[in-house]
Amino acid sequence: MQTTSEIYKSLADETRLRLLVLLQGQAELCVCDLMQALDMPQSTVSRHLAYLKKNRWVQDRRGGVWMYYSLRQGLDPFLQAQLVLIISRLAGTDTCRADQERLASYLKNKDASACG
Amino acid sequence: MQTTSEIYKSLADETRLRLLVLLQGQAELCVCDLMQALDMPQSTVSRHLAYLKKNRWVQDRRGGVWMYYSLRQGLDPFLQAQLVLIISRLAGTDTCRADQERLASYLKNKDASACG
DNA sequence: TTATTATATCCGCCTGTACGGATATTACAA
DNA sequence: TTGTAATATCCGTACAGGCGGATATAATAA
Repeated sequence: MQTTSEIYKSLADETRLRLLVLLQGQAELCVCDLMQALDMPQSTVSRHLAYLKKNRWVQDRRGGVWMYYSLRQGLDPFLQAQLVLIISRLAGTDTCRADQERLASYLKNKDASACG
Repeated sequence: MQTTSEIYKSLADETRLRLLVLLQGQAELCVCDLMQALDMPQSTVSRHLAYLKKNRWVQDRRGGVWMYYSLRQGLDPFLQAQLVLIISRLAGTDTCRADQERLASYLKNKDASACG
């Protein structure tokens, strides 16, 4: 059981907020997708995903070599309410728009090379 | 203009959450009231109040020697939404209940000695 | 097996911030 | 003025957690 301040700590980092916004728009994404979208090193992205998982924001699923992350099914109501607020506040932001664009262009190439 | 992660940082501390819950129930409280309610040293309480003020959660008003703190008028909609979630999640908590009781008993004595 | 790819974790470094006693500031009363 | 009470700020200490390169682990292909 997480305390309220722990939940808020899990949101008190811009990178994690960007990850949540990215995951909200897609069914599943693997770490390499998210690295490209955020333009950040693998260890940084992986660490933040582990943090989000520990705080019950996301779930993961192994698919071969890839780890697919997605928003957790049956999100705690408090977390769900936070997510709504985050999306409505950040989704239109320059930063998040840029994230989405990098993601989209990466996914396009990935599909083209039959790698997903 | 505060970033979203800055707002979440301002909530990522149990003491500050307790302060918000206390202030929500009362029109105005001074630092010594809040010290008693939280049972914490003056410097700690004052520092957290300054943090909350910097992040636009509270306003203060000098009344003689006392500084009266209250929730800010015209709270930013995002902060207002957070406050609603915080109250509904914490107001019934053992910790917050105890805070309220310490506050109530302190205010009673204070009134009795005609000090407020 | 061995090599390769994707990911997780380790590590040292560094910044932010919590703590609370001590001190400075402010307002008022004598 | 001087003293006192309320509050803000300073200060040294401690710790959480961010960073990202390096390394370990896991799965697959050769």
